[in-house]
Amino acid sequence: MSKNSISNSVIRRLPRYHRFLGDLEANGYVRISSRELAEKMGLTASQIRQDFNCFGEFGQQGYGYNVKELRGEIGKILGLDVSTPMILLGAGNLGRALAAHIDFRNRGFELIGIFDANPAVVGDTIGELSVRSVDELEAFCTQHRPEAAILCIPKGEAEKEADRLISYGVRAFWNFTHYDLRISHKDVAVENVHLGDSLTTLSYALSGISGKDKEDKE
Amino acid sequence: MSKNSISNSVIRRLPRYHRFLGDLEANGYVRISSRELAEKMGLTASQIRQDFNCFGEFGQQGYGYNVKELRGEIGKILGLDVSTPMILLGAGNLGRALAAHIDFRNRGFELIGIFDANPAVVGDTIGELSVRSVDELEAFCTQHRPEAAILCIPKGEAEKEADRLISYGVRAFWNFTHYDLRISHKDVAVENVHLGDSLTTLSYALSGISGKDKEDKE
DNA sequence: AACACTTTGTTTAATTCTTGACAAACAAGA
DNA sequence: TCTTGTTTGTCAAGAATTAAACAAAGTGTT
Repeated sequence: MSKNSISNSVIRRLPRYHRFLGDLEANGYVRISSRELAEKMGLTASQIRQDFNCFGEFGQQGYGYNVKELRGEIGKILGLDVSTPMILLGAGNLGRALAAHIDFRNRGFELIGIFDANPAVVGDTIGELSVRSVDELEAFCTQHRPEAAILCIPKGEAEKEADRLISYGVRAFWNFTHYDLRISHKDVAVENVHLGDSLTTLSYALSGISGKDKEDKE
Repeated sequence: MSKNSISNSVIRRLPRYHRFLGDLEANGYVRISSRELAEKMGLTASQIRQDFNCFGEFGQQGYGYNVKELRGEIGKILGLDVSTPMILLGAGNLGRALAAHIDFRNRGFELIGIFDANPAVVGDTIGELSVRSVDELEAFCTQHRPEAAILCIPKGEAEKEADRLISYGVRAFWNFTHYDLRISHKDVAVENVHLGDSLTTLSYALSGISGKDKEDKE
């Protein structure tokens, strides 16, 4: 009941709130008002109050919100108070970048294994992990029980590998494949990331900039 | 007038339509109905018809939509019929991965230069480009006039470098910095990508999966 | 302690987005 | 050519989202 009542639009904003509050905390902020936060984030104060109200009353009239407490609360909603073991499939450019670049710990995950099908990269060290062969995947999953996986593999293998991982007990996919993963299982979470779509959005925004297009008379 | 009338929600869906139509075309589809496309994309047929109608009547009753024609039209809306010169700042893990992984041509851009502040990586070859020193940035921009830039640099430098690039004529930023770039210039487009937020969203989704949480009685 | 000021939580209103419904238009086969 | 079936474009109803408004509660200063 607690979670189901929070609308999707609110959920989509929560990671950003969490991030901003983290920055504020790092900068020594102890309290913040909805008005000031709205200013910083480019939202309305009304929306912020309404959002935070979805999961309890954390503010205090005349004072505002306690940054640390509020951040912790949002973190709990987002499930960041647990650490889910995660593996990476595909140690190509993108896989390596994610393994090195992402702060898994602060996002509720821990990267415990990296796998690749290419024998040439098996054995490479990335961060503190060395790349294993996909042949070891089943044995590894049986032993270490990862619950989440990052997919940085070719488009054509996404569905097959996802199904395999599900059979090994994986429940969440962070999918960077050029393919929209849609799992029939309703107990499996998927986050499809399409960097190409993001760049396309930038193209649209750029094309609308004044002076860019000839037919921008209207 | 043409563009301003398209709502934001529709725009956000356009890149995905474009991608799906590309896949369909590659698979030999010549025509498709809103009903069938809705099925494939997990949307309602009504929404698809309404979306496509925002920018003209491309369908035909009793027939559906011509895949190639529709895709081309959406591409035009998205500005994919031009090729905007783009540079990359930061040749670390993530920068390299993007340079290698993204199909710039089909997203309306062309990557023409890569820059890094670290002398150790200057001279490295990535794809067909070699990494240049940031010292050459101004001269390069004066000569080649890039209009867009990817930022894969440390958080603290994002704002400063963005301002510098704007003064060199850059009008669009694809920002992977852990920082929400907000440009006062209204003639500058920004697409902030926060992979960490995306992973956080997955954490939330996973935490809501049945059997995962103890307190999921309700 | 009293007063002026700030800020929340909540209600209500406005706006935006999505879905359902259906007539008009076309396709395809007899 | 006529008839049946399909599918669009569009309108209108229904949801969902966002913004505005305000009383109640607390702060901080004198």
